[in-house]
Amino acid sequence: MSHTSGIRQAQKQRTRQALLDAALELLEGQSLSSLGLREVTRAVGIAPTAFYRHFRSVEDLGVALVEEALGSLHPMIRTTVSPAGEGEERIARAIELIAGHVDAHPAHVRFVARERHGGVRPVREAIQQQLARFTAEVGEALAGERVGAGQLRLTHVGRRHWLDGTDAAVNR
Amino acid sequence: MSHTSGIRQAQKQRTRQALLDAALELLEGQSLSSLGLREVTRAVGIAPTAFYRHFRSVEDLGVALVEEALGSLHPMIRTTVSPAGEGEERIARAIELIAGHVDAHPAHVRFVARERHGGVRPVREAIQQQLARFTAEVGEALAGERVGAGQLRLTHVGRRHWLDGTDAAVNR
DNA sequence: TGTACATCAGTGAACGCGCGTTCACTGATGTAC
DNA sequence: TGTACATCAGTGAACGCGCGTTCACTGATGTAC
Repeated sequence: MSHTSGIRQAQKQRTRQALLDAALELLEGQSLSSLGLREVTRAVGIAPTAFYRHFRSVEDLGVALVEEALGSLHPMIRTTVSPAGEGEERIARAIELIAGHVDAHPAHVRFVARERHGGVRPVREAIQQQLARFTAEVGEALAGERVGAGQLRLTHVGRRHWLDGTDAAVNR
Repeated sequence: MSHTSGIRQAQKQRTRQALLDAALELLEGQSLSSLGLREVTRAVGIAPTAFYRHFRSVEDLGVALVEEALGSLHPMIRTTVSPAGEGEERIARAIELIAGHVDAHPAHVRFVARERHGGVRPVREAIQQQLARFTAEVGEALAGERVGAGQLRLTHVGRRHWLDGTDAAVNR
């Protein structure tokens, strides 16, 4: 492990980020299954072969984009939904948090919404996994306390899911 | 122009429809820009070259799919929204009509929603054109009569658009 | 600090492959008499 | 109804091209002494 400069590491990190950024932009107008490796490297300005220094494949890059799109939400969700407060208000806070995320990162959200039912299995699975984590985390955070009058119940509230059009169920 | 049998025409029509159906199914998991001509003909069971007897390109097939997805709505809209009746109720009828269409043809709707902002220009433009026609038709149908207390006004009602997430404005 | 060796992000040639597209063809269907 | 010719949906070989991927390489950065 390096302890000092890391110029090389920093440059590598920058190139990797450039690949992710270029891919995300190219994905505004197409699905991951039609995104070419050469297309991405061309946009970044490196040789096609250099791609493999950062990702094993375009699918792998897709999985990294899923992490980039949804990964940061986990700690935010936990700190937002955990603190005490009236139940309804905590849910409102969580929804506001997600709405803010959607507004701040529209391209990422569009990518996830598209690829959630897209043709690339590893990416689909990565998204499923992230969403399952959210479900588990919110459930744990809310289940961590007893509500005065009774116990928590999983209730259908008729809200539309923020990623597609399917109905969602939330703890209330 | 043939007047009797038309066996040949009927068979051609069936093959064309098979291409459209196969394409639509393949498009459930990918965007049009990644759909291959050979992929479609393989699914139908004909030689790749036969594709050109029906469409000039995959883009052309995409435009045909747009027509298939939205074309039938025009006469339905006109007959639904035109008859007299209380304003609110006519709008409710129109919304119900569209909801029924969405339920009846989910794959077509998903295709249109996806390709509306997809990477294939002619398809994007075909969709835009269809939607513009809807706007014009509904506008004409409603403007065709004077409402008692005043005149029609284009008002924002905060509804979410049925195809994506953008706000829509309707006449009420 | 200087020197000698190790690491490794990025390169460029080369490959095999499936793609879209063309072309001359075949044989069932359609038409004229 | 036959017969002779026209049409045309579907075929299969062939093409040029860009793709993903491999490989040995280069030279800047990192490390040991």
